Parts: sequence; structure tokens; C-alpha cells
Amino acid sequence: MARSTARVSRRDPGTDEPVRQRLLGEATRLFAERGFERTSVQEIVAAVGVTKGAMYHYFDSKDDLLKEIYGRVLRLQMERLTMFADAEGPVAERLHAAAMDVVITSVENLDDTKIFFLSMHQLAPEVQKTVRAERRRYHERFRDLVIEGQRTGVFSDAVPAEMVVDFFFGSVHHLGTWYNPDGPLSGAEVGRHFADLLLASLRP
Amino acid sequence: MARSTARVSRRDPGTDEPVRQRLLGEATRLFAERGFERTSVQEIVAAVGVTKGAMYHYFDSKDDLLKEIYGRVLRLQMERLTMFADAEGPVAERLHAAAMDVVITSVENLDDTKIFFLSMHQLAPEVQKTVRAERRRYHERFRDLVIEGQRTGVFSDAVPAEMVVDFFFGSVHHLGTWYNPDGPLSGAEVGRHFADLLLASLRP
Amino acid sequence: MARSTARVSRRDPGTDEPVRQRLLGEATRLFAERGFERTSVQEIVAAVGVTKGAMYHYFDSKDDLLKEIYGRVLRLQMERLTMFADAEGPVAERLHAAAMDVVITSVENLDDTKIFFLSMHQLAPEVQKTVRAERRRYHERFRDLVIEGQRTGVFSDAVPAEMVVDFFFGSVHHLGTWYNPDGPLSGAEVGRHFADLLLASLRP
Amino acid sequence: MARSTARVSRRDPGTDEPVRQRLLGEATRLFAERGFERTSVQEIVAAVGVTKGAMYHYFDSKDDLLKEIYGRVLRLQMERLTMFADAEGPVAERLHAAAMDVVITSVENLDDTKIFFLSMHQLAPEVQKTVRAERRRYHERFRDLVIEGQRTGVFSDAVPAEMVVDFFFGSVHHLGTWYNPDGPLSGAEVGRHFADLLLASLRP
DNA sequence: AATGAATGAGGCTTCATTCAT
DNA sequence: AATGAATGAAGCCTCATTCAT
Repeated sequence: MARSTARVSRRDPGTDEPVRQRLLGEATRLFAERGFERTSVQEIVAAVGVTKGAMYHYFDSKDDLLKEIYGRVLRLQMERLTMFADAEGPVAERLHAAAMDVVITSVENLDDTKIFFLSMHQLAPEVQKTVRAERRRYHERFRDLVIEGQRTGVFSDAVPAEMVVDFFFGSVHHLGTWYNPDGPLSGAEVGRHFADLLLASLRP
Repeated sequence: MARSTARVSRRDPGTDEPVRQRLLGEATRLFAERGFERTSVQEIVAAVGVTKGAMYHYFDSKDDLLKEIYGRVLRLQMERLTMFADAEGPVAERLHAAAMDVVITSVENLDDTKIFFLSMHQLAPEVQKTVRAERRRYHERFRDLVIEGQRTGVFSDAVPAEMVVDFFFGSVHHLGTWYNPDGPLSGAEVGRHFADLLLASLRP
Repeated sequence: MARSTARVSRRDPGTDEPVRQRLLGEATRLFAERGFERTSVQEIVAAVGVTKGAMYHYFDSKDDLLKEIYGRVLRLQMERLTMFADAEGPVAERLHAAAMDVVITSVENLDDTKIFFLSMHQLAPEVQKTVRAERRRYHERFRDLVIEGQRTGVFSDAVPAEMVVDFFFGSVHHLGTWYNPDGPLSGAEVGRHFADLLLASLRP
Repeated sequence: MARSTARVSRRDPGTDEPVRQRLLGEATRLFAERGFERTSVQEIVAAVGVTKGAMYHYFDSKDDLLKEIYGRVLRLQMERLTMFADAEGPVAERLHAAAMDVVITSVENLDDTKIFFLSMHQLAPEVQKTVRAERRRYHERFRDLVIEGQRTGVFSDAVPAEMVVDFFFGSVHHLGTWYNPDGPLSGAEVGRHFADLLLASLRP
């Protein structure tokens, strides 16, 4: 029940009013916990302590809430990937760091991770398209690291880079299904293992 | 009222009534296409060409339809895994074959794959528990193969077997998200790549 | 409060179920009494003694109810006009009879008359177009009688036939605004006066 | 809270605040275009470029806006009728002029004409009563002209004066339904035709 | 003179399910 | 084996209005 997205409110201090952020926060928590369709607007506003009208003052619709959540996730993930991919150092190190980080971030915002693949259907077709396009760009950025390593002979090219990326991100996205924040493994530990597996599978 | 589930076992194509199977088939297609909650009973029966009464003759509820789908998937996957795991030959070969097969089967029944992780929320809590338990047994059977290899020194034990399995199945389950049957890659090709990556990551 | 549309149920005996007709009847009464927007679906079904679900079993939406009412009115009026216009006899007599009849029918179905011009806005654009087209055909049929009289010299052509028709039907349609069934004037009396005025204004 | 209506009398273009007039103007346009209920306060203020608070500063309520519109129409029409009825000259000429003028005025303020009969339902009962009373006085003033002509033998009394007036005004009020300012007919032309028809129908 | 956040009531509609036949 | 009418609960959303500033 930890509000996984608490860090988001730091995003734009000054502009973000409390109520809007609280609505987004509770919506995230509830969508992750019981799914978009099984969460009623009534439940969200009750959790925040306002009325429906307030929600419709800040958001166009229930779908709009979801859209905002997707936007937030996409923005955050791309930011972090760029940071690691553009760093200095050997490609193997950069890939390992980026891989570890996406696991850690996914675990820190586990609600977002759950929602991302559970609720794609609920987005309006055109929004879905935007999300997928943004997602593709993200994958491509990651894939380029693999290709870079393959070209320089650091990584094996037995399996196409594209597929390596799909393989890896499938694992990451499914963290929402099984990872338990109260369990024995920290996000960093899982991240290290996942990154190790990725790098191991790429050894020439 | 509960005439339905009793019949499930006689799934021989010749004995089974067409209507029941067609209902299950269309439900699977529609749940995969647009999600459980966004599919109405009306749409399912319309797709089959019968009325609601017919559906409620064969199934207790809309949830019951979903339960049947889960049952079918779990049964099939366990059957196939057992077949490959219990075969003769070196553990590396058996693991590779099982890994490839689960990909191929997931791709052949892509709708089932999509539904499995999309609709877990919709199952009644006790059914969810059963499904998770069955799923755990499945993972354990797979994990045992990895452990066997680690114990015999064929596989590295740098990463815990449990985690290797979670890593691998995350990738498999996410096939529903990106795999396109009309695309350039056959299920067998993806299966081979995935199995190769798994084995590569386990090299000592 | 007389159900002005009672005669409609004779339209298709055998096919029309009681509930559907009763819904249409109460909707007509209430739309005329307080306007479409100020009548809630709840009020309609309460007046009939069923639940909302029943209404949505027979009609697609509240708008659909209105559409049906328009269809009924248009059908009835065209039928009657055709009957009088196609009769035997001098054109002056036929026009007088048709004019009288439209007044009598408008008064007998006063609720329909009120609704017709009050609720055009509420129809979906495409339905509105259909209604207007049908209405135009009706006017043209009437106008043709005037033209026939003008061509044969029975009527003056000082004012264009088109305008004579608009002039006359404005009066007819506004009956809903002032006519009181419990007042001193019968529909036939008003009809005679209106028809007399029409014919008088057409004297050469 | 009731600061608004006091101001109505100072309608001199120079003294009046722009905002109040613009609100009334856009409200008139929108009510005519899509009906009172289908126009939201939000749409009105957006069209003017202010916020809701501004509207509630000048008007007590949305209904108050409508009341003002009715008041404006009633005042204007009575003013003009009085002008023509009290003029010099034979009654036939005065009636013809008054009849023509009401058509021209109705066409010049076509939005008002549309609203008048479309939105009567939306007025509070007591306001409705006032409007109807004022309207009756208006009709009576017109009817008196007809009676004057009938008594002096200039007009036929085959049809009661009351009915002649209802007949004529039905036509006038319905202009909002069909008259198109961009069409081939000017208001004056329609006015002449309508007045001619009225006079023709009254020929002894 | 005007804003913008927030309310609260009410509206339309969807839908899984039941039941008599 | 199957129909079709009907229910009842719940859901999303709109909107006129208020109020502190």
C-alpha cells in the first residue's frame, strides 16, 4: 500500500495543486490493486476525500486519469534510460547499469508497472497508439545499446538485438505480477540478477 | 444451475455439443481482443448466434466462462511441460526443449496467453488462489530442471534458479503483448531464440 | 391528460406488446406536458410501472423514444393527407377537406402536435434531417393542391403557393400552444374556421 | 444577489457595460441555436470570454437570462404594435402595416422568435404566467383592429376575430422554424405576403 | 468586477442475471 | 435446449450554483 508514485509530486513543484496530485495518487494505487474497470470513480474520490465534481474539475474523465498515469510513467522511464545510455564508459557497463535501473525503478513504482500492462485496453485507440509509439522509441534506445555491443564484438550476435530486448523487457514488465516489496529481495538485488542474466546471455 | 462444469471433461470433439464449445471459443477471442470487463455477455452470444439463455444453460456465469478458460490453459501447459521434463536425455537438452515448447504453445494459443495475465483480477479470490497454486507448481517443475543442471555443474548457479525461472517466464508471458502471428517470425523461431538466451545465460 | 395517441396502438395489432405501447404513450404525454429534457426516463417508467431496464429493452435510448414518436406522427399525417388529396371532386373541396382534417387530427393528437415543434432540437442531426425531408414532402403534397387550383383559375395566385402553405401550417402547428380540449371550441369548429380562412385568402 | 434586473432599463449603448450585453447576446444566440437546456452556462461564458463568476455577477441564474430575453421581446413587440395600431388612417391600412411589421421584426430578431416558443417550458411558473398575460394583451390589441374593421363592415365577420388572430400569429411565430435569412425572400417580402393573405381572408 | 475550486444532485445508460415458457 | 422480457444495481458524467478570495 505504499504510494509508489510519491516521487512524482516533485516533478513540477508550484504548479501541482494538492487535490489533483492526490487524485492521481489514489487512482494509481486503486487501479493497480483492483484494475481500472473494477475501480469506480466514487472509490477514488472517497479515498481522497473530495466529491466527484472535484475530480471532473481536474480531469476530463476516468480515462483521462489513466492517460495521465501513462504519460507520467513514459516520461520517467525515458528520462532514466537516457541518463544511463548516454553516460561514459564501456557499453557492457552502461547496459548493465540501465538494465539494473529499470528494474529498480519498476519496483519502486510497482503500481505503475502493474497498471502499464494491465490497462492498455482501457485507453482510447488513439492514446493507445501514442503510448505504443513512445514505448517503441524506448525499446529502440535500449536495443541500440545491444547493437553497439554486438558491432564492437563485446556481445554475441547469435540472437537478434530486437529479440534480446523483447526477452528482457518481458521479464521486467512482469515484475508487477510476482514481486513483493515486503519479501526478502530488494529491488536492487533483483535488478542485479536480471542485469547479470542479460549480460550473461550476451557473452560471445 | 450447476450442470455446466460437470461436462467439461468430455472434451472429445465428437461428443461435445457445438454450442458450448463455440461459446468458449468466442469468449476466448473476445476476452483477448478487448478484455473481460469490456466484453458483454450479449456480445459473446451474438457472436455465436444464440441468446443469453443458452449461455446460462451451459455456464453458471460470465465468471464461469473465464474459469473454464484458465482451467484449459493450466491443464495444457502442465501436460506439455511434464512431457518434456520427464523425457530422456541431458538436462540442458530437456530444458531447451521445454523452453522452446512453452513459447510455441503460447504463440499457438495467443489469446489464452493474453487473457492469462490480463484477467487474473476478474477471477473470484478463491479461484485466483487455485490458479496461482497451480501456476506455482508449474514454475517449480520448471525450476527443478534448472536446479538439476546447477547441481550437476552443467549450469551456472550465479543467479538463483527461482529467479532464472521468473526471468524466463516473464518473457514468455509477455509474448501476448507484442507477438504478431502475421509477422515475419514463426513461433518456433522465437522459441529457439528464447531457449537459446535462457541456456546462454546459464552457461557456467 | 387524455392519451391523444391511443389510436396508434391499432397500427399493428399482434406485434405491439402492451409495455412498449404504454411506454410510448406515457412518454408522449410527459414530453408534451413538460418537454423532453425536463422529463426523466425515471418518470416515464414510473408512470408505466416498470423499471428502466424494461425501457432499454424496447428502446435504444431516450432519444429513440422521441424518434419513434416523430415517426408515428409523420406516418399518420401523410396517410391522411394522401387520402384527402387523392379523393374525387373539385380542388377547392379537396383542399378544404384536407385543411380541416389536419386541424382535427392535430387537435386529436395534441400531445404529438406540441412535441413536434418543441423537440426537434433533441433529435440527432441525421434523424432531424430525415424528419425535415419527410415534412417537406408533406408540404409539397399540400402545395400541389394549391398550385392545381391556381393553374385552373379557381385560386388567386397573388401569393406564391409555397408561402400560402407555410402560412397555413404555421397556424396549424401552433395549435399546440393555445388550443384547449376542454375549451368551448371543438376541433372540427377550429378546423372549419381555419379551412375557411385559407380558402377565403385564395379567392381570386 | 439581485443586483441584475435593476440595470435592465439603462440599455443605452454607451452606458451599458459590455459584458452584461455580450452575455445576453451570446445566450440568445445559443438558446436559439440549440435550445435552453442544451446550452450550458459554461458554453455561454466561454463564448463571451469570461468565467461563470462574471455571469453570476450580472444575473441571478441561468433562468434569469431567459427571463430577460422574454422581457426584451415582449417590450419591443408591444411598442411596435402600439405604434402602428394608433396611427392615422383606415383600419385596413393600419392592420396591414401592423401585420407586415410584426413579420419584419420577427425576422430581424429571428433568434428571439425561435426562443419564444421553444423555451416557454423553462420559465418558472409565475414568470410563465406573466409572459402569457403580456402576450394576451398583445393579441387583444391586434384583435381589436380586426373587430374595428368587422364592425365598420370593412372586414368579413364570417370567422371570429379571436380566431383570425390566432390563425395569423401561428404563422408569424413559426417563421423561426423555416425562415432563412440567407434565402431568396427578404423579411419585407414575406411580411407583405403574410399581410396580403390576412387582408384577403378578411375581405367581406 | 471577477476568478476558480468544489459541491451535490440528478441524469442516462449498461449489464449480468433471473424466470416463466 | 433455448428464448425473450424484465430486473436492479451500479457506473460515468453533467451542470447550475456557491464561496472564499
